[in-house]
Amino acid sequence: MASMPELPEVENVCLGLTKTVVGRTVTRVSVRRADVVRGPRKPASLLRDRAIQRIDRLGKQLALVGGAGGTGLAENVQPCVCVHLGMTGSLRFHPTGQAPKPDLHTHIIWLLSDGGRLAFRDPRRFGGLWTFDSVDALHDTRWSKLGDDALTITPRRLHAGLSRTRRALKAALLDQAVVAGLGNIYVDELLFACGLSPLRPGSSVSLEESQVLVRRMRVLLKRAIRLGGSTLRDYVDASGRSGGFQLQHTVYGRSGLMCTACGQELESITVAGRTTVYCGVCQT
DNA sequence: CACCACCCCTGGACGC
DNA sequence: TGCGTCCAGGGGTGGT
Repeated sequence: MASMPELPEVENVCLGLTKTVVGRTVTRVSVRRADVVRGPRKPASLLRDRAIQRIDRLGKQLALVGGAGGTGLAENVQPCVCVHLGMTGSLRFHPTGQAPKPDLHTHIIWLLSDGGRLAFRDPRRFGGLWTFDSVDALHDTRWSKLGDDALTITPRRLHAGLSRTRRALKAALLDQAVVAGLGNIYVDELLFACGLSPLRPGSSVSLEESQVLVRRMRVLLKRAIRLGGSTLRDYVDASGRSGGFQLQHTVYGRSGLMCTACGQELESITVAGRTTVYCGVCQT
């Protein structure tokens, strides 16, 4: 059980960074572990000498978007760094005078114009950074493989994604090409909220059921965002704060405990290689 | 294309 | 107390 930053956690990091690092200029980048960075390694790739113009999010991925630099035409493009937190990654802002302590797992540190720092830390290194020469390049390559964001996907689009697969519903919802942002925690919570079995074939889900899925997905994710996400062990937001939604999990991590709806003991199985907890009575 | 097994990696839990 | 073993898990890759 690590941290598993899913959409609500990543959204909180995004909101935090938007309030702290956006508008500041990167004066220096310290790459302590080069292999966490993929993509072009040009000087501007990690936003050196660029202002951080905004933070974008799609599903569980973030992008630090740099301002157009220089005066030459070739430089008049916004470079960006896509950040994936993986299992144990964090992206934290450390204000002036509060530099992060030297740490084996802090791989990248951006020094900002006012002396503040942005640090990417990831003990397990399932996460990483991908650099792009432009936001378009990110959208045309890496992000083009992702489905619609879980907060904005329409029932029709979700239904289209589910209906073309015979995989288990749980596996399909975890597939970021079907819908971007859900992970093991929120898929289990969502399926319980909808009364749907994780083992149902994706293609058996009707448009009406997709409407329920989308409605409950938005409610679930927005509530989790409001509570700061779920912290199981590692997750903290850009300011180092833990989340509170883990206290409201109904099935995740509650194997063997009573179903909050019917009192039946919750079951734990493996679906798509992931631990899956559900109520055999309420979810069909 | 759809699907799956495999791999990456570390630290916490557990048994002795 | 310390050590070995098991396990979690997102997603990239390569094989069927």
